[in-house]
Formats: sequence, structure tokens, C-alpha cells
Amino acid sequence: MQEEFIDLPFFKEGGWIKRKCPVCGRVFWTLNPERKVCGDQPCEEYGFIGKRLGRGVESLGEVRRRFIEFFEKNGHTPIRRYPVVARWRDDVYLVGASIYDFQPWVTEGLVEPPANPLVISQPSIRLTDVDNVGRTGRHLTGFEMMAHHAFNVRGQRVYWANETVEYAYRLFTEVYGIPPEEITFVFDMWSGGGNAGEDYEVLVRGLELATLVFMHYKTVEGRLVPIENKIVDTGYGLERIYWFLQGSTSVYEAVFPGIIEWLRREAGLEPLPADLRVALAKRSGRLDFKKPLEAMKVFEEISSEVGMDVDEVSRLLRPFESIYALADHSRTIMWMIGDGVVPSNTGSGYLARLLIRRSMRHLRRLGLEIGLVDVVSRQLEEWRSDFPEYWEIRDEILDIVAYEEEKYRETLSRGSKIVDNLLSRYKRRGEIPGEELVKLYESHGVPPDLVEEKASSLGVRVDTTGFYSKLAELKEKSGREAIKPEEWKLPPEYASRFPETRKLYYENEKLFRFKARVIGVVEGKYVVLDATAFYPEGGGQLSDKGLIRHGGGECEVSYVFRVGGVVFHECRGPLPSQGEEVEGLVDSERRLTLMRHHTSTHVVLGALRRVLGRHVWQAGAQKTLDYVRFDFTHHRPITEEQARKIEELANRVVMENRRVKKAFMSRTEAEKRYGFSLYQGGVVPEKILRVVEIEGWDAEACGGTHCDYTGEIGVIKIVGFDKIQDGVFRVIFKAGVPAVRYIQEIDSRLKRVARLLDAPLEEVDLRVAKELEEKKRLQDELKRLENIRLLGEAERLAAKAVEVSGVKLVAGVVDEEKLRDLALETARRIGDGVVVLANPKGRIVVKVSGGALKKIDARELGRRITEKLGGRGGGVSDLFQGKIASVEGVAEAAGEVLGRLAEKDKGRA
RNA sequence: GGGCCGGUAGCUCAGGCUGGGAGAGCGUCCGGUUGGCAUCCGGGAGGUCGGGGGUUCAAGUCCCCCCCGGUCCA
Repeated sequence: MQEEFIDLPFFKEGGWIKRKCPVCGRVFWTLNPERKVCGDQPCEEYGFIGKRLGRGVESLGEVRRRFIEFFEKNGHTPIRRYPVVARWRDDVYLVGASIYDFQPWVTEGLVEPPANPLVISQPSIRLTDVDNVGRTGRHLTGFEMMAHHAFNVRGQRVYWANETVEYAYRLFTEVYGIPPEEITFVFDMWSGGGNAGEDYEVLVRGLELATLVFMHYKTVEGRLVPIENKIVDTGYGLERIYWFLQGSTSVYEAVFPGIIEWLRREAGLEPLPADLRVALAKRSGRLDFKKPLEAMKVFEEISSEVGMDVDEVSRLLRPFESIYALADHSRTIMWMIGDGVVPSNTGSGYLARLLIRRSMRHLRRLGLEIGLVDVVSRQLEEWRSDFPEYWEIRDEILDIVAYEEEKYRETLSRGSKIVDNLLSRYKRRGEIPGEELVKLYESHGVPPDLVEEKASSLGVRVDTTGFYSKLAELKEKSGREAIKPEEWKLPPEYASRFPETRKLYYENEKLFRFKARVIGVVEGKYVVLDATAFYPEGGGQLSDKGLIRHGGGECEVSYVFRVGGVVFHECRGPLPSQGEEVEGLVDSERRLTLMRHHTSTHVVLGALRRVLGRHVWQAGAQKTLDYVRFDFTHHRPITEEQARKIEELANRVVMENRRVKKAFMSRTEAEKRYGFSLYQGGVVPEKILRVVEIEGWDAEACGGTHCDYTGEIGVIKIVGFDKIQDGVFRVIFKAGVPAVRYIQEIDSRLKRVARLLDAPLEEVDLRVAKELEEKKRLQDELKRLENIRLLGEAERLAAKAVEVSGVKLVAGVVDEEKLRDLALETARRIGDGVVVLANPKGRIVVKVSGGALKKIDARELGRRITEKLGGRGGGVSDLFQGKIASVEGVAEAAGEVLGRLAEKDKGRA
């Protein structure tokens, strides 16, 4: 099977030589008879550093432009990039390759691709190598993957392996001017994202410039299963190609020269010596800090080449590693936030937070005063012509970065206090144990270097050994949550039994009575019609309810759902028979409320984006009969003024009675016209989209039912805003009838309060405040009087003290709630003696004070008394508290027990 | 979605392991001291100990549930 992919006509007819690499053992093709190894890492060193082997180019943008032009000329349709946040997928947060844009819907053949074949340059983010970024000269967290894709699905052949290889060859030679004999194609197997296929890596002078994958397997339980779809999945690293053409000493210097130079000057650093840069660059392909031993070896080689010792080399490189990392991270942060990620403690927001915090630590390490906002601000400017969409919303992006930066500073200062506490605790030991370090990082976000810094100034050692392995352990512990597959009410086979249902609810959204033919009844309760006006649950909108009238009577439609394109009506009562013509009656009151709620959701989103900023994206929504719960991305607390503004703006749109247009159009056209903000509920996996547009206000891909004019909503009332987690807020609001009812209810409640207070409506709040103040005053007064009463009572009891075996005793039953206070106060009066008080509820307090303490333990005395009277209790040496069953005879019991204890003591003395 | 840490006076926190009388510092108010600035001394006000349930004679403290904040990870 592999031969089919190895011995491609392109190679055989073009005079290519097939060889096997003696180092890695893989098969490769070359035009150079001298070539022995495949040319990949680690088989060959980088041979392009300081050289210009291809066509001269002016900018990264030019490389991208030429790529797209070449494929466009060769029959490919250019497609706009997708956002870096993979909203249409639930298995990943970020787009890591261009093929992510089309998984799983297009690659599974369920949805037509937006064009076929197509060409794209897709910003992609990979955080798995984040520890290497800045240090190896070649790793990035964010890169643009240029790609041409061909989807050979449903028997349609576009092109396959041979053409793909030829395109790659022509691109590199014709467009980028790379000499043909420099190129090798290395054969391998690739797998990822549940798919697999043979692939060729395109290598030039040790650098992999592209990977060409021929995807035609599924991986099932570790085995490869061939699938019908054959997908050409290519990936050309834009930054790498530019780096190669420039011959720079690292990918960072090629891509981010401006930022790097600026940071270097700000940090007051001399440029790195050229020989060191070159020595490092040549070997950087082998550098990987996940393999520390190998990395150490590379460093030793570099050191001996430039004649410095290893420590000197690391010392020189360290600040530049931070600068390079910052250059990379800040651009990725710009992409993420610009595409709608708000830093948070979960999900993709957490990944943004991770990068922001790492970046801030690098800034700190460089001793720079400038904020991360300044770095991101520079990036926005540097990439202004490549990504004008970010430039447009720069204020929002920078505000989010600034807010996150501020929050991390707070976390650090909070953390530094905790560290101070810890240090004072471990100061005597002279060392902070490793587990404290892990706890500090894990629970308080305090990085270990901060602890070390503070500790070393106090001369306390910090045990950092095993910190990372302990962290890794924790990682293991937090298990991965299983992704639940979408649950259908019926298996998909049922859908293929029937033709697609005609959707009358799209043809006329106010059709509530219709005629249709029964084409099936399944499982004794699900009715399938040839056409229906019943809206099936979907897109956050509840299903319709109603009735189906037929020859045998009528049945109640309790739930409606969709499997594929077929609508099923769950019915109760006598069912219609196959082939019969029936009449459907939709509960119109219910549907109208749902429609108002749905359209008002779009109205409110438009208002949120205008008042809070365009970083607001839908993060989940539920429209019920009673209210709408709408979650959205946002970072700062929402002020009362903003809330009012949002509500007012939304209602203005209602009053303006704007048209709500619904149209089906091609995905490409929709994206061109409205941009990616269409996909608020996630990307709809279809070639043809239904776009719901509130004229001049909001446009979203949406399958729900909507009003025709915003005026039909009537009124929108916001109930409240909540922060549901970092970076996500929730608004609850009502529209139409529920809104009116809500306003009525609030109104009548308020009026009831006013009546109770006997105050005019306008003064209700002031009066409540006043009443509360008065209540407080009265409570204080009561407390004061209570206290006086208690003191008087204590005085009275103290006067009744008797003497038992030389010890003063006050004992008896008093009707008193604050029994303990009374006992303490009485004891203070008699000064030296014993007080035993009980109240009718059975609570008992024994207080011993003054010289009596030498002879009597309150606990012993108390225990003996309660034993006598059927109870229990405990306390401290001078105070006993407990409960007894009968309070009769407390005084007698107390006298008797005290007498015995005192006598015993005397006897001892 | 999971793990961990936290919520006690206006603020910063102690107390919690081992249940029994709610505390400190700062701030605030009053009085005195001082020529004034972060002077010193004395006194006072200020608390549903996040909420609910449970165990117990007794819960800030132990157990369960929930809410809120923080943090690490998927």
C-alpha cells in the first residue's frame, strides 16, 4: 500500500532518486546524487543560517501573498482565516492547524467545504512546546499555517498525492526560488485528531518547510481503518519559510525584529555576539529542553566553538530567551484576545492567562518597567497591515490585557504576603520544604522564583528539588473529562428512513395552522410529516407544542426534535395513521413568547457589544418561556450605568421597529458580508447558512424562529447581571409578556412596601434606611437596659451568698437567658467563691472564682451536680456549662457537693 | 469540568488541629499629652464568625450541602 505513495509518477518521471536515510531509516527523494541523509533533524545541521538561498523577499506578508496567489492561479479559492478560538469544536480550545477549520464536519463528509480545492493562511496556536519558546530559536506558540486543501469526498475527485507533491515542488522552486536539488521529500506516516495518513515532509538545508498529509484513515483503538474520504491536508510554516529566505539566526529575529530590538534597548543589553548566534543557530534544530541531557550537549558544543564556558553562554543567552519569548507570546496574546478570548480560570481563557502571566514574568526577569500592555500595543502596530481587524479593536484588546495584568499584580502581592508569613514560620528551620512550594503555586499562583527571591534575602533556603515532578503528579490527578457525544432521541438510522422534512417554520414563521401528510410513525409515539410548522428544539430555543388533528381524533404534540433533516413529533393520545392528511396546530402563545425571547437575545447582544466592546461573544444561552439566560465573555465588573445603558439601547432598537431579515446564503458570502461575529453560538457546520439580521444592528447565523420586526418584542427588561466565572458574565432578561408581568410584579411589591411604611413611593428607600437605623438604635438601647438589669440581678444574687465549709456560695434557679453572663457578673461581685445558676430550661452554669479556685475545680463540681440532677456538661477549670433534666434542688445539690469537696480538701490540708 | 486554598470588626488578619467566656494591629470616635508632621497615654463604638442543615448539654471550631472569591490543571 505504501508503494502507491512512495513511487509517485512525479518522482519517477522527474528523475528523482529514492534513498533511505542511514541515520533515521526513512525513505526520501532527492535530485542531488551526492545527498546521503534525509535532511531532517537531527540527521543534518541547519545549513541556511546567514545565507540567502531563495528569492529575496521584503516581508512576511509578501511570502503569504505569493503563496495564496500561486494557488489561486492554480485553481484554488482563497478562504479567509478562521478565528484562533475553535468555537465550533468541543474537543479543543484553539486552532492548532488549518485542518482544524474543517474538522470534523467537512472531513467526515457531512458538510460541503466552503470551496474545493482551497487555499488559506491560518493563524494557529500550539502551547505544548511553550517551555521551548524563546530558547530553541525555532519554537513558537503562534504561527501561521499556510495550506492548500483538497477534499475528495462523495466520489468527487479533486486531486491526490501526486498533484500535491508537484504543487509543493513548483511553489518552492518557482515562487520562492529554491534550487531544486536542495529539496528533499521525506516519506513518513502522520496521525492526529483521530485521522491518519501517509505524508511527505519537505526539507531544505535541515529545515522542514512543509508537511503534505494524505489523510485517508481513521484511527480506531490504535488501528488504522481506511475511510472513503481522501483529504489533502498540507501545512506550510509561514514564519519558517520567511526565516529560511532571510537566513536569520533564529525564527524570532526573522519575524519580530522590531519588537526584539526595542526590548533589547529598553533592557539596556548589548546585542549577542555574532559568532555565538551563528553557533547556536546551526544547532538549534536539535535543541529541545524537554530533553535536558541532549540540550546540555548542544550547549557544550556551542561553548567550545565560541571559546566560552557553558555558564558564560547561558548567562549571555538568558535575557534574550526572555525577549524572544515575549516577542512570540505577545503576538499570540493579540490573536487570542482579538478573536474573543477573555482571560479566565477555565477553558481557552486560562490558556490566555497562562501566556500573559508567563510574559509578565519574562518582563520582570528583564527588569523592565514597561507593562505587557506596551508590548502588545507594539505588536498591534507591527501587524497592523497583516491583521487590520485587531488594529480596529485595539482599545478593547489593550484594556483586557491591562486588566489581567493588574489582577496578576494583585495576586502576586497577595501571594507575597503569604510568602512572608511562611518565611517567618520557617525562618528558624532555615529551609522551606518542597511541598509548601507546590501548595503556594497551586493554591495561590505564587511562582517558586518569587519565593526564592524573598527567602534568599533572609538567608532561608528553598527546597526546589522535585517541584516540577510534584506538579506533574498533580496534573495526573486532575483527570480528563469524557466528551459526551451528542445525544439523539433516536438513532440516526431513523433519519435516513425518511426524506428531509419541509420546514414550514422557515417559510412563514407565523404559520400556526397547517396541513400535512403523515409519512411515518415510529416507536408508537413519534410522528413524521412531509412538512411541519412545529419548530424542533435547537439553537437554545425550546421546541414547540400543540396538537395534531386527524381522522381518528387528535393527539397532543409534547416535544419536537430533529435528527438530521427529519423532524419528529412526540405525541400523546390517539395517533394518526400512515399516509393520512392531518392538521397541525401550533401553540401560538408559547411560540410567540419564544420568538420574542429569541429576537431580543440578538438585540441585547448588539447592545452589549456596543456598550461593553466587541470582545463580547456569546458563551451560551438559554431561552425559556419565562426568561432568557445569556452568558457572554467580558472581563470587568459591569457598572450600574452600563447596565442601564444596555437596557435603554436594547429598548430603543425595539422602538425603532427595525426589520429582522432572514436569508439563506453561502457560508463564504455570509462571512464576507458580516464577518466572523456571525458565529455567536458556535460555527454552524453547514455550507449554506441561515443569517438572521436585525437591520443595522446585529447579524448572526441562527436557525431559530424570529419576529419580523423588532417592535413585536414589545419591551425588554433586564433582571440582572452576574459574574459566573472569570471572564464570563451572565445577563438575565425578559421580553414581551413575561417582561410586562415582571414589571407589574416589581411595581406591586414596591407599592405594598410603601403602604406598609405608609410612605410615598418616591421615598420608600429612604424610609427603609431610616427604619433600619431606628431599629439599630432601639436594639442598642435594649442591650444597654438588659445590661443594667443583669447587673442588678447579679447584685441581688450576690447579696444572698451563703457560706459552705468556708466557701462563699450563690446557688439557685433564675429565669434568665443570658445565664453565663449573669453567673460571671455575680461571681465578680462575691469576688472569691462559687456561683451555681440554672434556668428553667435546664441550662446550668458553675463559676468558681478567686481563692476558691485553689480548692475547687469547676468541672468536677459541675459534673457531680449534673450527675445528681440527671444531665451532662463540661468546660474549663473555672467555668462549667451544661444541661440538667430537673432544676429542682439545684441549690441543695450545689451546697451538698460543694460541702463534700471543700471538706475533702480541708482533710487533705 | 476536576483538584487545592480562602470567606471572622471599615481594612489586614489571629483563633480552627484538641468544641465551653469572640480577639490583635491599623482605621474611626471621645478625653488627655504634644509647637506641628504617622507623638504618646487612656477610653468607646464597631461582629447574622459567607448561607443553610446536622452532630452535641454546648459549634467560629467537627460533619454534609450550597454561595462567593482566589489558584492550578483538563
